[in-house]
Amino acid sequence: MARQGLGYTDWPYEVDSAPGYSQSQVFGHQQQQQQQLGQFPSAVLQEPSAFVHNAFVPPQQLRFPALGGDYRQPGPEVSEQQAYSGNWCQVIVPDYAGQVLGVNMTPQTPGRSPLVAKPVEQVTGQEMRSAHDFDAFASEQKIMQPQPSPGHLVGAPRLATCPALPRPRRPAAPCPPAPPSFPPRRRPLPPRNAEVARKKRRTAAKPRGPAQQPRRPRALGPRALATDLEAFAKLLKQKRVALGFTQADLGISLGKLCGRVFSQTTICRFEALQLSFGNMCALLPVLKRWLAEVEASDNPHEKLQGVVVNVAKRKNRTSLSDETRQSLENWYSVCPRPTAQQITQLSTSLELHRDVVRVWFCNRRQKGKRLDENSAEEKNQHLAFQYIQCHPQMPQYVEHDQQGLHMQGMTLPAQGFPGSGHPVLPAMYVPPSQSTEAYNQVLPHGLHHFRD
DNA sequence: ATGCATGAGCT
DNA sequence: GCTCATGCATA
Repeated sequence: MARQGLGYTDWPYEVDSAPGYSQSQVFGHQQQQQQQLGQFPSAVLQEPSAFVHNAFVPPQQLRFPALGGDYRQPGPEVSEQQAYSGNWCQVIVPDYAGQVLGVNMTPQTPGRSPLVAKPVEQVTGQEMRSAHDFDAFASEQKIMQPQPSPGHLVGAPRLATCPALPRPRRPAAPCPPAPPSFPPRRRPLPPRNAEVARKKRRTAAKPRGPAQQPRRPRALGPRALATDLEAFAKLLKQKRVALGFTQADLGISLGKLCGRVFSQTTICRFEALQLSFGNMCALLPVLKRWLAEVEASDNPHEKLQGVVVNVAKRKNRTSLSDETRQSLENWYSVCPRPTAQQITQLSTSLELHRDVVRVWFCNRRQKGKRLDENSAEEKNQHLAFQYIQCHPQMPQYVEHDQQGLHMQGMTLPAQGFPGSGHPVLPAMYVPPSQSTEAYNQVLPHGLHHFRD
């Protein structure tokens, strides 16, 4: 199955072998039986830290083909002002349901930005704009869609109080196009069937004379878009501060201007480029409009009236100890996608509620994709290492055939902001003749006794 | 600024 | 049960 619509199956990355240990040195017979049962090997369950942190793959033994593109090196540099005044990214804004979020009404700067809270019943229709308004705004702004909207551009409304419009369905296509800044990592997949091929030909054959095509603003190329996002995020922060808005203020005043309130968290993550690329693109026109309006306004703070809605009581936030967190991190390094049974085991072992562990792994994976944790090279090494570690444990990741063991395809980054140097995460391939040795070279000395 | 949590849409 | 967008609560 192609997660995130990415059907990578045979990325030819290699891990060189080094003489050393056998696979069974890592996990003995008992451990292997446990793996087959979907459990963590008991030796590892006790403490994966040594296993994780002592092992390494020498850099020279990892060979990756050159990455498809370096987002850090877009074409001509665009100054912030140029970027802001120029053609801002023409990206379709996905369905925003116009819900009014429960907002934190505590201004971050006390004594400023008085916020007027209203019970939700008093929110007027105008204040609580619908997704249609938002669409109207998008078209009013001549925001165009540079390409079919990928599934991840879908906004995720999250509030119970206001009825949400259904989120648009994700594209039915098996492999929706990657967001513009993701470089082609491999040749395009062949069409699924003849019909798809015919459709493609028809599309390609369609005459595209200038007379038939209405003039539209030129969509920015992927790299320019990434550059623009970076520049705008930076500029937004500067202007926001200069205008005396906190991130929370901005998020609230967006409700007035654009029909949708956003939290301080989201604004913060936008400014820090910590959202996914698609998410950044979706928010960009909204924030652009906000900035334009606020700058043009005589009294920008008058837009700060917010609304308050009843927010469902949340579960109390679990605060994990450093020790527990480290332990989970260790586990994550060994196995980022534990099975249900493994989660149960782990929750028992750590004396946590099962859902806490499950959500922790979800969030950790999300974070891993979102953040620029390492340089691309380090990341690749890390992944190589992870795979090698996971390989004997996680049979769902590998496929057996006459050739040997193959990587089925690690989760590829559907998130992450390429302009911030997010590396391409390749699925890795370990040649059958080297797969065993590949394990061996990363086996920490402390685990040698696990050999059968 | 960020960790944990929620919920829609999806497989 | 996952991803993804998002936000409350807190460090």
